[in-house]
Amino acid sequence: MASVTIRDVAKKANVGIGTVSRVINKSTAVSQETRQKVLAAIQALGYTPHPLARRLSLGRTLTVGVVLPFLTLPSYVERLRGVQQMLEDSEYDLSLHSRENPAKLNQLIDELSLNKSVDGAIVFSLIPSELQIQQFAQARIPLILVDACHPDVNRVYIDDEKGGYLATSHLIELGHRKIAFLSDYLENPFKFTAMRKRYDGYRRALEQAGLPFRPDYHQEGTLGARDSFEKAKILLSLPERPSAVFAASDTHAVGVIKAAHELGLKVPENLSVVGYDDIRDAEYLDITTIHQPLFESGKESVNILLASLIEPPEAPSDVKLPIELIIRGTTARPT
Amino acid sequence: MASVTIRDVAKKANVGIGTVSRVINKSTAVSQETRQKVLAAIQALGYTPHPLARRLSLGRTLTVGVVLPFLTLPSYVERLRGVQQMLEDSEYDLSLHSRENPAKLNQLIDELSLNKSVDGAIVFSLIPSELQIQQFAQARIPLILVDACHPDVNRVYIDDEKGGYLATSHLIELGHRKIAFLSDYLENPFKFTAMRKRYDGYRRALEQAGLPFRPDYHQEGTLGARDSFEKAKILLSLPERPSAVFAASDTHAVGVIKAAHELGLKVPENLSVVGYDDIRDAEYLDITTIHQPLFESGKESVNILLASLIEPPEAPSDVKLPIELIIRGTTARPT
DNA sequence: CTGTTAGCGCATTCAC
DNA sequence: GTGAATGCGCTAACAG
Repeated sequence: MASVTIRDVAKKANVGIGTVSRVINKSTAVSQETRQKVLAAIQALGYTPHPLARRLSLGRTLTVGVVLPFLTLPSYVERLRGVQQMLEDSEYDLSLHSRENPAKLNQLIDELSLNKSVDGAIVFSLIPSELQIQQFAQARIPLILVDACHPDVNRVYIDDEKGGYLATSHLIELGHRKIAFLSDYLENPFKFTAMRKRYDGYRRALEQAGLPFRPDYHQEGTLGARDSFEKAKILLSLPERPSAVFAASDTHAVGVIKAAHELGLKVPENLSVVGYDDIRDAEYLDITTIHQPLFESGKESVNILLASLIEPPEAPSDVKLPIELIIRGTTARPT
Repeated sequence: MASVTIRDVAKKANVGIGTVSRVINKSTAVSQETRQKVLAAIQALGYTPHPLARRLSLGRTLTVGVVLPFLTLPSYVERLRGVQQMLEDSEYDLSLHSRENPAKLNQLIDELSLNKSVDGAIVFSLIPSELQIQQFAQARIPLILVDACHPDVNRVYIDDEKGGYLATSHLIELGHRKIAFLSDYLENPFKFTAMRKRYDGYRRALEQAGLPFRPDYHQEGTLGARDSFEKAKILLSLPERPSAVFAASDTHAVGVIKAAHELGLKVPENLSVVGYDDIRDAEYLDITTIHQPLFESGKESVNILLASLIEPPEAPSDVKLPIELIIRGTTARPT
């Protein structure tokens, strides 16, 4: 009923509460004898330190906040998994913060930097405002950006421009000349930048190969297979139909493949498709794609965070994770 | 630098800290005049109440814990989305707890019921032990089971046996006689029960139609499309090949469809497939399936939780959500 | 080594 | 209405 506190333990063990605290935090030396007494009392009473009291006293929340736009994207979930797993053996809790609305999301980040509710924050795909970055710094709350970059902030990311270039080049090397690009909206309310960079890589590869950029070969659609499907159908119904599509995410790629089937096109015989991200489904659906270490990016962000918590670093971490073209079954020479 | 506390605000506004607290919690009456003074001081100092101190004093953690086995299953993520969205406008934080290992997961639930770290807990697909259920009750921590049932605990669930029956009956009504069943392991370390019930429904439908149950028509594989793919190939390579497969989850169904393609079978012309869950991909991939309100189940669990927090209910909530057969493009009459 | 005391920052009685 | 005092449960600094 009445929660058992450290005082109860102290009384039962005939020691002061300080000693009990010492035993719990296995910090300073306590004689073997009294330690046993205390341990026995704790056992007998089924005592558990009250986390809030402990944290308030410590001046640490022992909580890591993860901020992400939405859970509907497999890549975010995979990153979250990485974060979760890395936090598993630490003393930190994971508090999840997500808002599917850009304004609310922004407000969320603000609160996280102002309310002293987390010891550190990991943000996916978003670049906080300069002010927010200052607020985190001022509050001494380590901030890690995943899949986003800012010179003053710890970051774990990949070279998206290069990824776009790799994907497109692969198609060019196979002999494709008519290469379409399907992406999320380059300009978007969340201000994601990855799509823009992949687009830049696409353009660069085309240019380098002396291929013209055709605006009608570029379609934008919301993330998610549904819209991709519709947009892909537009691309594949063009008078001069592309022989290959670079889809800026695997989810988009699924849409393209579906559209191809719908239009009676065989992949990769009649249409080559390259995706991006290498989410779990990509391997399974045998999609040629740009692999990016999603799970690892989550883990790495936690590593940086925990290290920063122990000792504030001089300069922000800059971890560029490797990407790799994974050739699977959705790309082939044009026929 | 030095965190601004309630005391600073009080000093600046020339009032006592009690008054500041009253203004913050808009509880007791405060004169319009002093309220303005306090508000101004708060504004000027950029004061934010320290969450931990507030919670310790209130005796409430203002945190809801969600426990789930893994994030690799789309249906869990969708449920989590529902929880998150419902919590968004509340004063509660969401702490995420997941362990992909049964033993660790069990330990997690134990801690949650013992450590006073959450005001309420939502558990996905698992039935805590009797002892754990008692611990939650004793700690007065409302517990909500989603996709799992226990007579003494709040629960949000669906009738899985009926779902299995509906799916199988649909195939029978189309004229199928050779109906295979692909599911997760009926006996599993997490002790999930949904699969077993869907299996029971499958058996009942067969029996009712006078169709024999054939053990070789039942394959079990881990969740996830990969393994489903392999197991589906076994089913589809049987001498007497089934004309239809009831897949106990949409993820399994995707595996079956993939296997069918691999073996040169057209869906639904040569093979009908019914899935289960109606995850986002199912609509998109046009899979006939049993719809279950995943997102809503998450929302509903929060509703029950918040209500229990305001007023402990006499009896546990029992919310059975409706399921529905959604006929899409993967089922047809056998040819 | 160990008991005691003083906060951590806030909510909430109490008197005024 | 409002201020001061008490306590939430714990850690840490301080004496002994």
